[in-house]
Amino acid sequence: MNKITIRDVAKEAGVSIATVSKALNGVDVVKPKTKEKVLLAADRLHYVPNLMGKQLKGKTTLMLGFYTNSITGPYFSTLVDAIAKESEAYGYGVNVFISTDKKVVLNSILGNIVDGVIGFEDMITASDLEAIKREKIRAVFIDRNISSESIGSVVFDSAEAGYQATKHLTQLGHRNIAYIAGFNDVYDNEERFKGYLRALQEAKISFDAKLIIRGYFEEEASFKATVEFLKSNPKSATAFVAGNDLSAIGAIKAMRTLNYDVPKDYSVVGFDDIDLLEYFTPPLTTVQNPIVLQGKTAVHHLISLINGESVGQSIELKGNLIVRQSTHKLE
Amino acid sequence: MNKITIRDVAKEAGVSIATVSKALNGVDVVKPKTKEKVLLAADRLHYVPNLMGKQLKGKTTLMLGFYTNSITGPYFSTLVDAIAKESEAYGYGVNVFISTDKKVVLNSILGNIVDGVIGFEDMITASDLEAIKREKIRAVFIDRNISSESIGSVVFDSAEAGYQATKHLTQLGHRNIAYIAGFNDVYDNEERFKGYLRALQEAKISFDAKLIIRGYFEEEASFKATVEFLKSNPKSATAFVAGNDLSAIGAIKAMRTLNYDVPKDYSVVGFDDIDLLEYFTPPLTTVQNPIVLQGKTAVHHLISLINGESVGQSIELKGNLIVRQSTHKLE
DNA sequence: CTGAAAGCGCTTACAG
DNA sequence: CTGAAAGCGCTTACAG
Repeated sequence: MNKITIRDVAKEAGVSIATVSKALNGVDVVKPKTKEKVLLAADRLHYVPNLMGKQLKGKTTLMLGFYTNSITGPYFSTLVDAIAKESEAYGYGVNVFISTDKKVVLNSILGNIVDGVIGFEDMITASDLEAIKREKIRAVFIDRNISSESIGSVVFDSAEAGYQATKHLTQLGHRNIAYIAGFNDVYDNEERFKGYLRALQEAKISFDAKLIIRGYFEEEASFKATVEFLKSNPKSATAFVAGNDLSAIGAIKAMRTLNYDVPKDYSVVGFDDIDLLEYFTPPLTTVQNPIVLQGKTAVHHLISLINGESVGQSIELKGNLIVRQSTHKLE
Repeated sequence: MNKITIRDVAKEAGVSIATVSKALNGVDVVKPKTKEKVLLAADRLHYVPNLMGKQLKGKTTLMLGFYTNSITGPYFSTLVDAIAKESEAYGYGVNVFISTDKKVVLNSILGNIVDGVIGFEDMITASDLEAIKREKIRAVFIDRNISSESIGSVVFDSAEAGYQATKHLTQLGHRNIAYIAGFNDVYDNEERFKGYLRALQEAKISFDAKLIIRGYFEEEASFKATVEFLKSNPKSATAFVAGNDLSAIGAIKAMRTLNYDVPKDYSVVGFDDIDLLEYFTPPLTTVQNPIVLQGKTAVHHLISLINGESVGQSIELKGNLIVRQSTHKLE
């Protein structure tokens, strides 16, 4: 590899390595002539500083880390995009770490490779969080509600969203409303379900566990589960609250497969308002998840944490019910 | 920050830092009892090794870097996903660097932060490539055709794809075929265009520069450009080769806006076969870009480069024409 | 089996 | 304005 180091540049320019370092980093004490000499030498040698050496001195890296293990799903690229653009605006680059090896992830989070961390669908456990706190790593989580001195979060108010979606259906006269659930223990799923229950209660509808369908936040799984559900009890529900848009799409495809019409036979509402809805028929009624705003807010909060301008807090973003054509008044 | 270092662990365990290092890294000379003592101490202190220090010694990082500036577009997440999964299978994590600051990118490419690099829609220039070669960085590019000792590439054979798409149209009897171009200087665009020209020539159709539409690989731009094109000369083309699926979608939307039918009035063919086509009507005829295979092959080639098992080569993947319903025999 | 020492590539007080 | 030296956290010959 025989990499060119600062030492080679020093020799080439006929100065000390200290001077090279200063010249290269714009420490403003170097005589302009010397500086030029160094710059020229560095150029001639195609010198590129070694990040490892540089950062070992504990300097900031101007990099934000985004940790995740799930990059599929339609959020990922929108979210990363929002985070990258916002970071850039603040002069930070983004480093996305994808690994299902927790050791690797933790090591780089704690290994001073980035100035701050955004976590999303990662596998950080409570004890990992302790370590993060202890090391005073600045971190903002997007999928869990948490806050401490150095840790914040930006979450979608999913309970409110679930409430809005369900209330929309009860207001349309529906009383038998199924819930297509995501994963247990996932914050968004549980909160949306809570909202669903609250809206039911408010409309004096008693909860019926038979109306829970397991869709796991996926189109395919929701499709299958819905087919099964409709076959065994086609009349038990007139409306469906799907855990997310993907589930809603799967459910609607299932209904069509069985020759039902949406919204005439069944009303369906989703969550998120993902991009590809633009291409889906019927236009889906959904609660918009301000994912871009979420990413931007996370970056914003993280940078203020890094700069010591604030302590960690939990920020909740409200969703927006968008009524389109997949929901219909019950006749 | 007062991070726990190897020194603290050494003190806690009552041994030297050398012993700690060995115990922690499984260098098999340490007495089991000592090792346990160290491990316990490390645990008690919640010690996490500092990656910077570690990697400064020139060890491998078991991380692959994926560099890009464009994360929008429907390829990104599919590609990243494929790369991440394949890397994982080989025991590597993936580090996605998103930055439009070339300095940042080059520094991390050359800064020994990863064992190898995959480049895609980055802004690496020829002179940067020289630096990469000089430093013997292992790199595989996905969007350009290049190879050297330490550098390889995996490209979609876009010329062939362009040829196939266009030939499909000439075989359907079309003679006035427009090309909705992407960006100049972009490999895929230029190659597809070459293929387009070749198919034209083969069918003894002379090229007409007026049939070039600027769509910039984007739906929105293609929509606008197509509207304009159709308004000014609705009869000059009966078929369209779009630079990619997004362009094809934009063009078809434009045609519908002007009350034309696809494929009755115009045939349109795209490239890539992106996921969201599943939700688009009419089903688009397109040349499938084996993006997942491309990502996997890139990882595969990169790792063999890293292991010194092969030298850089240029691998070309063929596309697959998928005839669906957006193309039609000219009546 | 263990540890003192050198060194990875850099930065930064400090002295001159 | 410049440079010698210490040190960032680690690993690894080498000696004991």
